[in-house]
Amino acid sequence: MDKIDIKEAGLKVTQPRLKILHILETSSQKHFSAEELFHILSKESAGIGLATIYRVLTQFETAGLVIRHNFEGGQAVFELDQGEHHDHIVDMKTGTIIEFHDEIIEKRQIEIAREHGYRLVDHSLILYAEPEE
Amino acid sequence: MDKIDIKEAGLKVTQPRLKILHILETSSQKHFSAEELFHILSKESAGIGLATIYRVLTQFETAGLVIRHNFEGGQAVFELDQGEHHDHIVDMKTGTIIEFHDEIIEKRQIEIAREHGYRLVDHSLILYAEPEE
DNA sequence: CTCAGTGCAAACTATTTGCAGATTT
DNA sequence: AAATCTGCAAATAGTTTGCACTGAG
Repeated sequence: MDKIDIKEAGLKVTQPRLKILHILETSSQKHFSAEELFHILSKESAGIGLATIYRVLTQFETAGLVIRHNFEGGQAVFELDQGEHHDHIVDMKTGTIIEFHDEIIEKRQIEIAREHGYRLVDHSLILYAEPEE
Repeated sequence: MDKIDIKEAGLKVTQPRLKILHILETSSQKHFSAEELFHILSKESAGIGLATIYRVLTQFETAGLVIRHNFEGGQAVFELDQGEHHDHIVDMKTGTIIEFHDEIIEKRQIEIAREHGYRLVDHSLILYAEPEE
């Protein structure tokens, strides 16, 4: 439940936080920029400012509720952290984002880091692709 | 030779372009932000403005001379495009950038895109890692 | 001599921050 | 009531652009 997540993050359960989390949880779309959330909430006349959205998303990110991605195109994109890690395919025609998870690549990354004397902490893999024919 | 590359890109051979390309070609460091180049050139009293550096790098990118990366940390980073594609490990302690190329991952990416009905056009893979113990 | 290129300052985009008033606990 | 939170406007960081002047061909 939304409220519990927010409380566990050590944050007060406020309208802006509930509404933002609700959108992230219930939309068919899973990836949102701060501005997209702002527009959605503006339509609802929620009276929530863009600065608040950025603040809340950053707090959610710190709390591990949300993941921030830096795809091409300037704006950061946020999605709910639902535990299972995945990477992304960006459809260059439509902008659609597809998630995938591949064990072969995951394992290989760890090995590569190790081969260079490192311990893999995090990674970012984005495939930019076009629909076939 | 620098001049030839610049001409082939359909650009005039100017001091700023020569100097920027020269740094990219001859430095041991391979990845530079626009600001880093600006500081290097400022020390040489080259009188080259930051705006010019951005313009030149963007032109070089369009011409395929240079690749732009968006690592974490706001600033874009540029490196000479020397043909052989590679990905990067970012040392989170020092900021050092290590290049690697892995056929297993390269092939797998193409397969994954295809499995989802796409043709892979480009990708971005960055490993964030810490030195072992 | 012509047109592309440049420096500078101003504009822009994405994001962050200061502060006074509004909300949560 | 105390502390956190929010909206708004102003500040910032990175990058781009307009314009009059400079320099390459």
